[in-house]
Formats: sequence, structure tokens, C-alpha cells
Amino acid sequence: MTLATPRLTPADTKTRILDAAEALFVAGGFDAMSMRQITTTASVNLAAVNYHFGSKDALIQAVLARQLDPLNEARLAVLGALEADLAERMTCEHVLVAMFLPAVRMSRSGAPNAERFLHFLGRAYTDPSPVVREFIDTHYLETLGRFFFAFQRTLPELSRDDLGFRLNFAMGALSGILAGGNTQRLIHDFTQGQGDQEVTLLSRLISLMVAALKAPLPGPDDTTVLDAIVRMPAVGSLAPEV
Amino acid sequence: MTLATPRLTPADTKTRILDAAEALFVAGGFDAMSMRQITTTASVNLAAVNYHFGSKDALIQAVLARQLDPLNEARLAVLGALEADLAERMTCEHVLVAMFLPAVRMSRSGAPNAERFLHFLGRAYTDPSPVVREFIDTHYLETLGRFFFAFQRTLPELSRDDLGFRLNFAMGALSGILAGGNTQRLIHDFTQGQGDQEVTLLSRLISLMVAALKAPLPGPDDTTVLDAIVRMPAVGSLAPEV
DNA sequence: TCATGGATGAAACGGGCGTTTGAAACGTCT
DNA sequence: AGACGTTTCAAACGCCCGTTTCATCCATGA
Repeated sequence: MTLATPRLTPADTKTRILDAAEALFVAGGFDAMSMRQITTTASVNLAAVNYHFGSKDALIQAVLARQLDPLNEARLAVLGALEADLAERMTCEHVLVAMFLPAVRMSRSGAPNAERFLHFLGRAYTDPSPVVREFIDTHYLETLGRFFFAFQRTLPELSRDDLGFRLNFAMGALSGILAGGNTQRLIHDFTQGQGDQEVTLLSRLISLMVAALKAPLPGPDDTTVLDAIVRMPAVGSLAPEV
Repeated sequence: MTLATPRLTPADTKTRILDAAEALFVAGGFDAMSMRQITTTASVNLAAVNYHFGSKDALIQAVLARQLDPLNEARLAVLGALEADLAERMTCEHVLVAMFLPAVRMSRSGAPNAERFLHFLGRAYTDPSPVVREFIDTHYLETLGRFFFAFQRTLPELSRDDLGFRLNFAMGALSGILAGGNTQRLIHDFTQGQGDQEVTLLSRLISLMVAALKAPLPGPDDTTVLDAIVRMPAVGSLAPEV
């Protein structure tokens, strides 16, 4: 039994759909993109999505996988390379490099404008739709665990819970920045056109992350000071009783 | 002309709708709450929302205002009280207290469970719907500007752009944590049942924020080190070319 | 007592959604 | 040429959405 060759290479229609869906996803998130918008943007028939992907949910998963699979592969590769090279000399800065470098590289190599991929990342990590959330959570649990372990090794003084708290904090911050979308301006502002933008952006992000990861636990002194503030007459009385 | 008194006090229906909408908003965000769910949960007629509020958009704005107006009022009051008391001795820690203390207080005083209000805050600050975003952005621009100014005074070494970047970072992180929703566990983990939970949670959040706000700009040394890492053969070759 | 007007209720409206259908178009192989 | 399998297409389906309509209820003031 021979397979007929499609009249237009099927990849054309499929990738046109993927591209259109990706653009709309970046622009407005999963819920904001409708099948009719997608197929109109891609100049294909409405039924094409269900024919080629099966459903809208399956389409968004394909969109996510197309971008995130290579990204996470590269992340793990960089992490592995650094660990092989540095062994015991690894620091959490190195782990952060492994996390961010592939994303920054991809954003600069691929698209016409460097922003696009970072926007996409921000969307993917913050989109509230259950389909997206479940894909991110399940598909990259292994990568996440791998990095968590690497952080644990380079930050042995943090308890498991504390590390989780701080990583959640740091990652939330990064997602917020990326989702904000003004990364082009961000890059420009802090490089002022000079030096390697890639390295400068990385070092800025990493310096903030490291600060949050290495911040000392508030000691008894700090809490007593804070306690004094909280119990200041002026502050205490102004707190609403709802 | 005399006004007829409603057969059931109209506030009952209105607040029942507000409560139901708020609960559904916390649970799933703006897009996930439908008029039929709201009115069913509130045990009122489907038309009641449009009768009392005009539209679904107006309803969510009322829901947001009911919670956020008192919050921001309290924030400004605490900030003003601290500034009046401390004057030049204000630090960014104090500003952060003014930002977070009212929210933490409200979460502990109001609801049956302390989590509810923090969930609500997280939702409000991260909800992607245009209606919610526009409300947050426009309605609290003044409060935001007031706090930005306060931060500028206590962190004079940061440029305007840099401060904006770091605040965006820190606020994104906080929203992420709150939206995550496991704040109850968060509180428990780091207080271990002892001490003032309010103060302990505050001091933990503030210590991370301060770390991010005060992190030194990466110097030439840091970037050259990072540069070396980025240009490591193993790392460089592994970067994807897309 | 009875007209008044705000509040409620049941039902329908128009529209957008994701999906399905069945026929037509097309390249490929016998 | 003709049959076959893949892809495209227009149209429709059923569903849920926010909103509107209009009749009904009922506490009140004259």
C-alpha cells in the first residue's frame, strides 16, 4: 500500500497553523485565541486544525512542545556540561546560567525580533489555562527536578522547603518580567548599546536571582525590629478591621 | 416622590452576588466565572447581575474595588504614618512594611481562613483579562506612584529605570507566590507554630524583597567571569541554533 | 385601599465557540 | 485512464455565553 503525497506539502499547512497559533498565543494567551482567528491568520480552512491536530488543546500542546522541548534539552545539556567541567566548583550562578543562557540565546538567534521568544516563554509560564498549566507542569517536571537538585547541591545551607520557597519566588519574578514583554527595552536600558548584550542581560538577571537565593534568613534582631514597627501605635491603629 | 423599600433589603442580593462572584474569581479568574455560575451560586435570578451592576464587567470592578480600595487606603495610611514618624530615618524595609502589612492583616482578620484574601490579591494582580488589568492599572496608579516615590527616597543609589526593573521583579515574585495559593502552608512552614505568624511571614517576604532591591549591580568582574562561562567550548557548542 | 415603582423571575435573543460532516479537489500509483 | 488515500472546503451542529424583554411580585405613600 502506497501513501499518496499531499498536494501541498502537509508541513506547510501544519506549520502555518502552528505559527499562527503561536503568534496569537503570545499576543493574548490560550483563551484569547479562537479557532476562527487561528485559521484565518494561517489562511487555512477552519477544519484544518481538527484534521491535523485533533483538537484545540492538542494544537496548543504542539505549539508549546515545538518551542519548549529544544529549550529544556539545551538547558539540561548546559547544566550537564558545566557540572562535568566544574564538579565541586559549581556555584548557584552556574546553575542559573544553565537555566537562562539557552533562553537568551534562542531569543537572539531565531526570530526577526529578539523579544518574541521571551514573550512566548513568559506566556507559557504564566498562562492560567488548565491545558497550558498541565502541560508545563507534567512535561517539564523532570527538568525542574534536575535543576532543583543542582540548586540543592550548590546551596546546601538552605532547607528543602526554604529553597523551594525562594525558587518559587525567583521564578515567579522572572516570569513576570518576561510576560511583561518589554524585554527589548530591558535589554537596551542595561547595555546602553555597548558590550555583549547577551552577557549583560544574563548577569543582571542572575545577580537578582542570586540575591534572593542567598538572602540571609531574617534573624531574631530583624523580627524584633519589625515587630516594633508593626506594633507602632500609628501603624497598629491604622490597620483596617474589615 | 417616595421611594419604595425593596421587599428584601437590596443589599442582600447585591452582596450575595458580590460574594459569589468573588469566590468564583478567586477559584478560577475572570474568564472562568460565568453569569450563570455566579447567579446560581448566589441563589439569585440570572438577570439580577445586569439589573444591579449593569454588566459582568461592572460587577468584577465592584468586586475588585470592594477589596482593593480599603487595602490601598490602609497602605497609604501606614506609609504616611511611618514617614511622619521616621522622616529621614525611613528605609526601604519600612516602605515594604507599608506595602505588605495591610494585606497580611486583612488576610488574618477577615475571612474564616487566612488564605482567602491573599488568594484574591494574587488573582487580581495576575489575572490576564483586559477588564481586570485595566482596572488595576488605572485605579491604583496613584498608590503605585506614591510608593515608587517612597522607594526612590530610601534607595537613592538606584536609577529610576533600575528601580522600576527591580520593583517589577519583586512584585512579580510576590504575585506569583500569592497566586500559587499555598500561603497557608507557607505561613506554617516558616513559623513552625511559634512566634507571631504575622511578623514572621512579613519578615521573610521583606528579606527577599530587600535582597533583590539592594543587590549590587554586576560589576565588570562578574560579567567577565560570566563571559568566560558563556564562551566555554562545552557550553557554547550546546547552544541551539534553532 | 389602591396605584406606584423598585426588585424578581422565566424565557428568549443573537452571537461566538469548538467540533463534525460529507462532498469536492488533488497527487499518486496500478 | 481509473481507483485510492490524503487534504481542503463550505456548511452546519450543539453548546454556552452575556444580555434583554416583559410579566409578576410586593412594600410603600397618598
